Amino acid sequence: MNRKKTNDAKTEPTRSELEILQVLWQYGPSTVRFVNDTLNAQKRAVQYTSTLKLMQIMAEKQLLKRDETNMKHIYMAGMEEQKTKGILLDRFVDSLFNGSASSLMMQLLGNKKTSKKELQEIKDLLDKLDKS
Amino acid sequence: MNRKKTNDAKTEPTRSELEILQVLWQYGPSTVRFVNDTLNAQKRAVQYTSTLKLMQIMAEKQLLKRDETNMKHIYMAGMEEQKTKGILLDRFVDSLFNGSASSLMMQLLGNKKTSKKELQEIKDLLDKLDKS
DNA sequence: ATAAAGATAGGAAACATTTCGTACGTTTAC
DNA sequence: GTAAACGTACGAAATGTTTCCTATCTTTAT
Repeated sequence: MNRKKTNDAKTEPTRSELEILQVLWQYGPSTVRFVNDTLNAQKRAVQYTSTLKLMQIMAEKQLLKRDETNMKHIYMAGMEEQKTKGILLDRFVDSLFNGSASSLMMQLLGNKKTSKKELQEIKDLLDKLDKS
Repeated sequence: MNRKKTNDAKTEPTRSELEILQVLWQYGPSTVRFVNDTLNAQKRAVQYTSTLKLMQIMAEKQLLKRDETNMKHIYMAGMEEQKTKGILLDRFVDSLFNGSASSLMMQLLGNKKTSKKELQEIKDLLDKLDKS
């Protein structure tokens, strides 16, 4: 059968890949130049060709799509932001909280970083959900 | 100044390291044998020496502590479960939800995997928090 | 006492991820 | 038209993670 690696979409962006996805989610379809500049401004020093290479790899993995009609290729996220985040969140909850969302909440609420304002937002959210 | 890598605690367990931590959190201080058996039963096939090696590395990184007074070393988590999870959760929220806990909640609630029972638990939790 | 089973330690290989140098094509400004 | 700036492609090195082989020591059972 000779099972070997395919080019199928991988559901698991690495840490660096996630940085790139975030830029694309935030600003929409972009050139490598723009993504690289943004990373350098917002995150950390990285060479243009490094970002390029990563984005090429991500395109292969279908983590990104790209429009090659122009010389400056335009890249965009290959999957919906919500869907990707959902998958990552599931995985996170599974691996750290044994699949229990309420355990995660416990942890979140026991956390100083969660402000009263955030708490209120969460409650409002739950109320809204009740009514639907 | 010659800055080089130190043996200081790393705050970032890898995926495999997390599996081991989970076993230790669940069952308390354990031998490599026990951890390995548990991994094989609960997760996936892995050789004893692989688990051993990883746990040795984790001990170096202070992700684990160990009691060497007996020949069968006893390993335990180097940091509190809550603290470690808190750090990982923070990082996760920062990297995926721009630091917003309520955004994470939104995502969580829009997720089919979160059952009504879980939702109720979360509400109860919030109520309890209100009263304190 | 000896063999078998079970422990640790360490090195190296196998993978995965990240970074960047180099080659070379296209566009832009003069 | 030519040089400089800017773009892509690709290979390979650097780094990080995971796996397991082998050597060696200790304990256990006979």
